[in-house]
Amino acid sequence: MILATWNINSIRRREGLLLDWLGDEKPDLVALQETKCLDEQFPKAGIEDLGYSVFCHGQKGFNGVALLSRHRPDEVSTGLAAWGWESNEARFIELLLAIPPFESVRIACLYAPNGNPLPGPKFLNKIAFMKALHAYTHAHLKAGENLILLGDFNVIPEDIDCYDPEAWKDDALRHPQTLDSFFALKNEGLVDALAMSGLSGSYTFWDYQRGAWQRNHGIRIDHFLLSARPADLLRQTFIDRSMRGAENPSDHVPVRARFEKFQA
DNA sequence: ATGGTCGACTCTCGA
Repeated sequence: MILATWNINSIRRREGLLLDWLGDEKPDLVALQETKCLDEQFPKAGIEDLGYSVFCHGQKGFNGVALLSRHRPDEVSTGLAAWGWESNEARFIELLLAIPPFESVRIACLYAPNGNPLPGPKFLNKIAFMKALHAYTHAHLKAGENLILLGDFNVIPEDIDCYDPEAWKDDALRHPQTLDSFFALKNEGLVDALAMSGLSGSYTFWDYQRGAWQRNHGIRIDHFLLSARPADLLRQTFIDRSMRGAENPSDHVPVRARFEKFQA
């Protein structure tokens, strides 16, 4: 089983790149963020032709998340309103899969608010989103579920996860309250799969500005958080840096994880 | 000393 997450920065602008990548890598499930379109504008046909079911939750122009799955889910739902984050922003979609050895595994795709500028309503929205994600995680883990959180958390977990910690120290992605919310979530019992695989300090995002890619001025903000049983089956993680060098790239690259004994 | 980029949409904001 191969799972992936990719902040694609407009699905319509990046459709060709996504289709080529899906054809090459054939992941079982992909979590996409910043699709930036209404559901009726989402280019589903080419993705479906490659064998995926497409579940999208978008809005006009901004945000937007989607899950692409080769396996038919039992349930799909959107938003975190039930967990205290009431918002019109399209930032959360999840599904349940029944794939051995799991009777059920819950896989969520999230796009956390950036939170800048700080302080202000955007930062409060970021913290409120993280609190709701924490409540959601707490409840599902307490119920004994298998849980995988995929997405753009807009959190730089450690100093090593950014090129210049000094430049980021007052940013919402490194603010102490942001870090508290991320580690409180993780300490519910989730494993940071990239960190566990020795990929702390490997970046997943490089800004379009200031030659950030050419200078390798990146940050690690796209994460895989796994509950205990999926973490036991994790075999390999990979940050596909080559995609940042593609023609018309997203500013984020895809992150993949391979699991063993986790087959439909 | 400092500018440099994209994407969606409108004449500007969000990242």
